[in-house]
Amino acid sequence: MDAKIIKLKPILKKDKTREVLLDKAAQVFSRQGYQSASLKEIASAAGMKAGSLYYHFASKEVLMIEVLERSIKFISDTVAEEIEKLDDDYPFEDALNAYIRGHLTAILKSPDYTTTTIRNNGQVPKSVQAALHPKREHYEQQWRNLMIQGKAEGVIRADVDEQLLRLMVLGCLNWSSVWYKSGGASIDTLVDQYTDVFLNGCRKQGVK
Amino acid sequence: MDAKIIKLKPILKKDKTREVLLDKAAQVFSRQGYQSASLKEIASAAGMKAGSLYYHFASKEVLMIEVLERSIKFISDTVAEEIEKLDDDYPFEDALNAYIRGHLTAILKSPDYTTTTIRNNGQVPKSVQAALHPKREHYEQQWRNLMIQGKAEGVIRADVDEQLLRLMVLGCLNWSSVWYKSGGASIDTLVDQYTDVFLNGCRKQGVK
DNA sequence: GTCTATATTCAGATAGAC
DNA sequence: GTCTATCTGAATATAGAC
Repeated sequence: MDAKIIKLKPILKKDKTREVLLDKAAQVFSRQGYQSASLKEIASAAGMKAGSLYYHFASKEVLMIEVLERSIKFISDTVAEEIEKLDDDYPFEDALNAYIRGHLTAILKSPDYTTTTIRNNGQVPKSVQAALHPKREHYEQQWRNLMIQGKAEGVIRADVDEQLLRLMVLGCLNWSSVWYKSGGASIDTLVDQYTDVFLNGCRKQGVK
Repeated sequence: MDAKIIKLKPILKKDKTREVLLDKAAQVFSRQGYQSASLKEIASAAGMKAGSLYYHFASKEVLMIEVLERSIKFISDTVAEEIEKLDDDYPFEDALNAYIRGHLTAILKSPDYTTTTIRNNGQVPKSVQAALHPKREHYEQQWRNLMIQGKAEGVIRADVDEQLLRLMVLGCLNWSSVWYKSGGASIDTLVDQYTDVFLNGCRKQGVK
């Protein structure tokens, strides 16, 4: 009978080994890409043999799907946190800054998971892409709504296509993960310049 | 003796089979990534068996290097063409537009070669990356010079970092290859909005 | 110049011992 | 839960016939 009380903990701790495997998988997938990453290397990084990995995950594809799901959730959650910091009735400019800050912070501070998402866009099996599509779509829809808000408030110029604008911003943000090295410019610096240039342009007022 | 005269043509035609192989390799590499692409599939697309490919290329790495070299040269040449269309003493704004037009046209109109470069950035063997580094660096330097011109002319605001600005523009352009589908917005539309937003921002004048 | 055949290596995945 | 051992398939690359 005593045993039952002691056994409560594992429920809270969840599956520790699984967590480690997922973290290591994200690391290897992000650096080498899906195909080049070998299960042997992932298992080894987690301190086990390749065969043992199958006790926790049914296949390489399933492992990748779970890594990518966590990645998207992490980015989405980080953006949500930034939005929550705003006052109610925030204007488009503040929302744009919060979206840029959230997305970029997630990408640059936890690159293992997020780089996996960004780099392996079109190079994973179709089954993996299909499994991820709903969550990707849901996050993308939040960005679409942001741009619609900008149009509705009359902040975005009439001759600027808001969907193209969204793709510009996301491209600029995602590409940062390609060149960014920690130790260079701070994330805050990037966030502020990105917001500033997208809102106001790089051109000095009064020139031309 | 007559034979010699007839044999002049092959010199002009170059190595036709090699060209076909390179084109097919670019196609397969761009769609599947370096690791997933098999020489069997590339050879098959060129109408031959995998083993025969080795008569033309020493290894998969060598084949990839040549595809990537052509890719960079193509982008660089397309930008140069756009610059040549300008009058002498062109202002920064026109140069920026020409760079954007050249880079984007190359990427979106000939996606086989160029997507290979963009997608396989960090996921090719280090020997391949090293072989390509000088040409990549040279092209990047042209963009650096463009931004320096913008600063020197006083067009780019003092509080905008010109290197960050370069990375913003290139990120936005390169990411286009991820989502662009022919049949949607025209390349000209993209070029004009990109130039406009980077110079002037998306915000309506007089708002706030 | 392309073929067939094959050497070699390594990947994902499974089975059963412990 | 992790191990060892192994199956199976596929990939790069080579050798030699044609």
